[in-house]
Amino acid sequence: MEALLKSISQIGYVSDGLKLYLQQHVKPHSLNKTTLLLEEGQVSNKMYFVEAGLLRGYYLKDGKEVTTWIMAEGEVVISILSFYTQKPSYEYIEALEDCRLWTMSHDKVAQGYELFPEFNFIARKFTERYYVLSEYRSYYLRMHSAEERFKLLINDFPTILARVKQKDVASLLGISAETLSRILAKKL
Amino acid sequence: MEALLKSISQIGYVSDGLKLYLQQHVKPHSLNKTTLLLEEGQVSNKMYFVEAGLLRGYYLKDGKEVTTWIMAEGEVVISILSFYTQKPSYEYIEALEDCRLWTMSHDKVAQGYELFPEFNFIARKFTERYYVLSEYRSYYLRMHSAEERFKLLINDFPTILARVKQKDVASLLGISAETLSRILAKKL
DNA sequence: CGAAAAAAATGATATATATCAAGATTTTTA
DNA sequence: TAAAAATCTTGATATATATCATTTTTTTCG
Repeated sequence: MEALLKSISQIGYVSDGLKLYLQQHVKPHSLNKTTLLLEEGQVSNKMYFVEAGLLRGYYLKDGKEVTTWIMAEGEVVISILSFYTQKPSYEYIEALEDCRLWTMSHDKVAQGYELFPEFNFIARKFTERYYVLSEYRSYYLRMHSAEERFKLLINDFPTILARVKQKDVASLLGISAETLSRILAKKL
Repeated sequence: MEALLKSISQIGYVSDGLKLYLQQHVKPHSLNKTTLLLEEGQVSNKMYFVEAGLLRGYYLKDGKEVTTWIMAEGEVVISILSFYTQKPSYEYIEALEDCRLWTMSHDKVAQGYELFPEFNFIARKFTERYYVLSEYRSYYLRMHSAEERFKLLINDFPTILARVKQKDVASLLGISAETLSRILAKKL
């Protein structure tokens, strides 16, 4: 919980009231590798802070998994579309490693916004940060070749190949597993 | 200005102070078709509300324009990456029609957040809405064929082909102008 | 631990879409 | 309003990457 509070107070002022509110409503949540945190059709009604572990978001396209993000410790994880709209998700969220998470319900988050104006400041900053990240990813996916995208990913997350299956990395890059295998073969 | 204030107060509570602040710092800005509102290398330091007209955002890839969004009246326009990070943009923003805009500087927006806590509530909501929109676009771009993407676009924005050059629509869909021309030829 | 399952590598082939080219149409502008 | 520029159309061809198939390697789990 300390990691979360620290991460939050680096963004903006946290009143004692908000701190107490968070301590009351943020709950620990552990889950094992391969467990699904969210499935297609469910409404994502929880926000997660990753204290330890690794998660991925993916959709099914013609029965095949398409990974769209991978988040590690220190990050906040939600299903953007489902959490913000409170409509059923078409995204799955899966633990790629055993995870130690902190979670807060959508209701409690919303109530926090009403009770503590400064929580909106912090959430705005957070949302902007993730929005920027997401835009940057889209931009990169669109403007660069498979190989360049791979290089950027390795730069941003050097240990990804050690922690994530190659086929999921390929999917995240928007390419087939075979294509990534060939890119890697070339490097040697 | 009324359209903007109305749009804002539909999202959340606007105090008299905030209203006055907006009236003081939101300035009208007109620009003609083909004018650039932002160029690569510049820092995007203004937020725009579109009262009338149409704008597009694009990048240059190997000297060619890649359109990533098109926004019409009622929408808020910024260069996500440059505005939020206050770093030089690699995006261009161009008026596709004569436009009547309302604009507020990054500084005044930031000051507004400090002075009026409720402004954060509104901005958070706005950011979430655009983030969702952007995610949905990425999702659709990734999960569907060129033709399906075209159908969705026409559904969301039926008059787009009347208002936007076909090559820009093609670019927005992530396909070549020739491919869109062929999709259209099939429909008849 | 060892069998079964999953993932990765690698070669052959297929395919959606890009690129190139050249003429027809529309828009711009002097 | 006519000439020039830009856009759109249509056909031929090229290409990056997907898909399919097979073998090798790694991981899982009873």
